[in-house]
Amino acid sequence: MAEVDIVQGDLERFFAFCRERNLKITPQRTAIYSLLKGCPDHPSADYVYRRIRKDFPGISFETVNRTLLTFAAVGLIAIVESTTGVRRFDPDTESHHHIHCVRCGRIFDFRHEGYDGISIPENLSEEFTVIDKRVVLHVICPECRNQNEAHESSDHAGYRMTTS
Amino acid sequence: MAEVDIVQGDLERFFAFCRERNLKITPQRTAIYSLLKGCPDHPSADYVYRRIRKDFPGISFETVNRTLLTFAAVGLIAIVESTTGVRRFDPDTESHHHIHCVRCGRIFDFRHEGYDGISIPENLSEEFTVIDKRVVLHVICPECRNQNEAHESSDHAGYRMTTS
DNA sequence: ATGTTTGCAAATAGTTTGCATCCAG
DNA sequence: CTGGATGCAAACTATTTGCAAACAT
Repeated sequence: MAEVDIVQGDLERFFAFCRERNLKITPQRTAIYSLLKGCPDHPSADYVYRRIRKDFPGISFETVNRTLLTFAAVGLIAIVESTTGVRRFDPDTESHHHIHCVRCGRIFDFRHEGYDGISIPENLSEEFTVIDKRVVLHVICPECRNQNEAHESSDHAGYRMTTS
Repeated sequence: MAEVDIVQGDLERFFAFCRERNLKITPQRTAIYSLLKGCPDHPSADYVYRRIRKDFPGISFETVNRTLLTFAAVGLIAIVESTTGVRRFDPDTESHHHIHCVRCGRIFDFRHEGYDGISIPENLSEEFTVIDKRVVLHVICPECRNQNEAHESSDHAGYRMTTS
């Protein structure tokens, strides 16, 4: 019976966010936020759902997924880049850096001298086998900033949110 | 009729890779590699498929997808992180850095003073609206290095390859 | 010749939507 | 009360697999 073990300040931040954005504070939302706060590994919607059912059997996957997207849309949580799911492929295996458009999903390469010198902290390179390293910038690209339409070459872009 | 406009050296690298890894050189594989080499935005399998059909109507999606995974498995191309598809959520909206295990898909946070000072190149911050920046390390985590089994808390981890 | 690759069909996996009901404010 | 949130069912989108035929070597 994993208890809600997040600190009080986190819950208050959650309540404040909800009030501010006119999101109703429901048991489901509270449970989802609390669970996520206690997860170190940036889980997927599916994983949150499977975990949360243990303490909250009635919840539906749709609620979990919509809630996470809503939270992300108001900035309460972030959506982070991952390498599973819809994969993207890069023919350039040399080291370089990436710009992600969070709206259309396209990823652009860039090179920048200032970033090439970054070295991996020693304690990390002992624990993990490091394959690659890069700087990732999350942006809104010019096309997406101008048009509110996704760019032609994007594939089924970003996420929709529940709130308007 | 988009021509195969990749440079000769790229094709030779491709042939060499195939020979080295005992991958047969087929028209499909050549076309897929050539297309990818000419794509600046790290397309998804679906996008590669839709594009390549224009010049190679007979090809199937399955071949495209398997081929890309095979290429990635032998290191000819890379799978890069993205924010679409199976999304991962992060309750920590403060700036920090990420470690991706490319095998189990889990993502860990880390903080490192040396990375916090990185600044965004001026020409980029003019063109793009930068929302976030971080260093991303691609690794094999200790659990995955030891066990050849995916870790319990991973959700449907990495990709399978065609070759053994 | 022969073992790999391909394409089909179908299964599996993950996400989103419409709508009626429910509940927080 | 009332509008936003939830849960269900079903649609949708994306990925993977088994297998027989086709092909590269």
